[in-house]
Amino acid sequence: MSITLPSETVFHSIEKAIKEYRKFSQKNISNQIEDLTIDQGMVLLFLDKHSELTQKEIAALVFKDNASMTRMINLMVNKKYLKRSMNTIDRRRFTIELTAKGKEVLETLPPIILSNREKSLEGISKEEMIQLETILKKIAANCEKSE
Amino acid sequence: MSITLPSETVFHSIEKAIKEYRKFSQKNISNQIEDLTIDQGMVLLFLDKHSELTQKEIAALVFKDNASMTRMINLMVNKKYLKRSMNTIDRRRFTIELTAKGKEVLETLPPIILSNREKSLEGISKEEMIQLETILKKIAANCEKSE
DNA sequence: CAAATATAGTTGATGTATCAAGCATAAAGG
DNA sequence: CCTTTATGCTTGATACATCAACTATATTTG
Repeated sequence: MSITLPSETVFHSIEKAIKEYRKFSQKNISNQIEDLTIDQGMVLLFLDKHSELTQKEIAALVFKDNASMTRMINLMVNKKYLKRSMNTIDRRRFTIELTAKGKEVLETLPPIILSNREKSLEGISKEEMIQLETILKKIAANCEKSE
Repeated sequence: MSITLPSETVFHSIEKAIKEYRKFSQKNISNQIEDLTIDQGMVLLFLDKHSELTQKEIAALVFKDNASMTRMINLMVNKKYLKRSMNTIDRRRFTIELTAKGKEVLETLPPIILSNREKSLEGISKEEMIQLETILKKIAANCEKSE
């Protein structure tokens, strides 16, 4: 049976785009911030805007599972970016807060991320962006619906 | 500094699309083939068409590093999908061949993959596909050039 | 040709991801 | 109420990824 090789499909291009973006982005973050991964940076951004998020919700936002998120947050607590405390209303949950160090990173990080996004999307029109979003969402929806 | 949350960006959509596709694809493969990952399947497809590929070249095609590829091929040799033998012309290299079992998988796998691609791209026009490819390649190129 | 450099691949250390099982708490249903 | 079920999170086992250091062979170059 003849089949187009994976490297010739759009899935290859999708994977390539996101991997290159991640590499590029990580490099620019590491240039200015010691010891912070993209994913950790994203967690900081989310918690800054939505302090009430559960670990599970954060996990979903950065495409990880609960176990990974537990370990990731432990790490970030050890590195003094986050503080974890018991939630008094629902004692199964934790309240996760940014520390001073975490807040400090949020001074430096956003400009870097904005610049990463800008540079990586250079030469792509508003209309193309909409098309891109639309098509990608169709693909995700197609894959999800058959579950 | 105010910044659009990562979950609202196109990068989130890219990541979501490829992750859903992978999950969907793996599920359909696992339904019919015991103990084969998408990546292993792709390696089989590549080797079938290009038997002369080096481990390094295969690694690049599936976005892995050399060390991962060494281990992945070891695994596939242990599972009897592949056979590794010394390359007589360049003795640093290996010649990697499909075994009978590997070839057998190639009877079953391509139709599954074709169906996965078709279903996940349902409702997306030829023109949209071209747009998608074009934009994704721009993003990858933008990220790569700053290296 | 010998020394320097490049290439293909492996290995060990370490980090991260994933799954299944488990614990504690909360919510729902008889 | 009290049992059952659901939820939030953690842990251990295991797999996989990544980096740097290494071996072996090939190629280049003075």
